[in-house]
Amino acid sequence: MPASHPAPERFPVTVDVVALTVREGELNVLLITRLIEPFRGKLALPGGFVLVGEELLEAAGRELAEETGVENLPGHLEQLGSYGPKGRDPRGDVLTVAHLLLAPDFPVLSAGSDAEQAAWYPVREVLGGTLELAFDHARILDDALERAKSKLEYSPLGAAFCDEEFTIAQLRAVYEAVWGTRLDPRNFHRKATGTPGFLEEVGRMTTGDAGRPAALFRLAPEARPTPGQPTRAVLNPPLMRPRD
Amino acid sequence: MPASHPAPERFPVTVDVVALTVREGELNVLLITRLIEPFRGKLALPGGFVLVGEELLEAAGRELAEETGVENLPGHLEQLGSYGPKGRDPRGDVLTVAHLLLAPDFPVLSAGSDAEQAAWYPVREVLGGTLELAFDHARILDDALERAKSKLEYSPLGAAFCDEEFTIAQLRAVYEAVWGTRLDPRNFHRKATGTPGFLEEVGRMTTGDAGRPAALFRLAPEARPTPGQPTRAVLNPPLMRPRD
DNA sequence: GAGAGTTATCGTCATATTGACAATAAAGAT
DNA sequence: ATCTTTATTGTCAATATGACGATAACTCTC
Repeated sequence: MPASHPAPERFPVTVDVVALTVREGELNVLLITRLIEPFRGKLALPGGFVLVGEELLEAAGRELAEETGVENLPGHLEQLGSYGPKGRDPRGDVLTVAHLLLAPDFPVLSAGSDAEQAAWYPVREVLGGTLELAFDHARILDDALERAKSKLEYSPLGAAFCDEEFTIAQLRAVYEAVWGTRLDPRNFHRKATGTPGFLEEVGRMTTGDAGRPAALFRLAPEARPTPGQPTRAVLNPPLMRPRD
Repeated sequence: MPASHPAPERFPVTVDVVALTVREGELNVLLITRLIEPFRGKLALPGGFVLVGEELLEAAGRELAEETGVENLPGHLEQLGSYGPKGRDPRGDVLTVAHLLLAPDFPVLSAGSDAEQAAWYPVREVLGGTLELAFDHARILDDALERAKSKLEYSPLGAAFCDEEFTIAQLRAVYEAVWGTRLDPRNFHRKATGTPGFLEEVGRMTTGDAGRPAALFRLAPEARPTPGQPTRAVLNPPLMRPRD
């Protein structure tokens, strides 16, 4: 801090959220359509200004709830990183703290026609250039995808994409979608069920689907994210590793 | 963003830096002694306000340079995470973006008597409670240590603690200091030299030390951090893993 | 300058983990 | 019943890891 105590600059601070889910085997991201300039009509990450008295995570959760109309958001929310403040918004310097939500597929309530409509979009279409994002949100999305990939490798957070109870095949579908690879079902099963402190067998089976019924699992207690605790992200050894 | 366009709140934004190095086999952190309230006389992480027109990394580098008197900082600087804005500074809400510097041991130039003097302190003494940190800097340090540990596991950044050219034993000392474990010199040598794309043999040897001369290595080109590129942090498989 | 002390480096071996893939189990569909 | 589909258990070779023995190549001491 300079000794002469200049009045510190103040910046508008926003939170943005990269909400990821897996739908029909494909990784999707939650985007809103902007109704105002700049980037009117373009797609953008949900987010908004941090209010006085709020923590960053709180603000991210609030914005997401507001823009999706969903009260109790499922999944795992964590901070991703901060961007700016220079040159990311034509209106002036804005610092944004990006967040990452890994969640099971939840329905987005349609907002009134004057609200910015949030919806799931396949990540593939954004990366492929079919969809364009406002501001520096494409870069933030890139970083989020990178983070998500490594989270699966070293933490039990792949399960954050699943419902409370899930089958090994559903969990495998998450890994395949996030990593964009195929995984051998037999080796995946061995590793997932063989990793101490990861999964817990519920005791019941799926019914009604095609093929042999599958056993249901949930996250083991010691692997569940404890709010307040820094997400002990590192499983040793890595849970699984993307092939190629 | 709310539809009614309320004037967005603005926050003072600071950058803090957790600068780590290894001195005499022990992990050290760079701290300054505060000359003004609050926490006058207490130790704190170097840092200061982000100026208009600055990027976060720039600001962190500038503050560090100012407070150490060192122009061209060695090592690797990256963003760690953001904290606040609520309740971390008695004077009011301040958002801080913490950074992490992994650097070889460099001498801190002594500043004038009116400046906040920066110096290296053993991390052990901070964790042990001998030294107390201002604000929420103890928590930030904790997060930084966690990050540093996992960086060594999955990236070539252990070499950021070393000079341009180094021996395997020097590199091993880094791992041992950061992880707080002993590593088998023979197995470490095998893994470090056997990991493709990590090290490059310089061709020369050390001289003058006790014992057999050691071969000098440098980071392989493909492992060197490329500014602009998101630090591809993940080596597959993990470079090495802490024991216990 | 011979031996002692030190550090670097290479090698060996038992064990654990991984990747590839065969075989069997248990359902629904025809 | 038989076929199709998905789940789960095994097997086996290749690879990586942890624990150590054995040398190599210096400096230091006397």
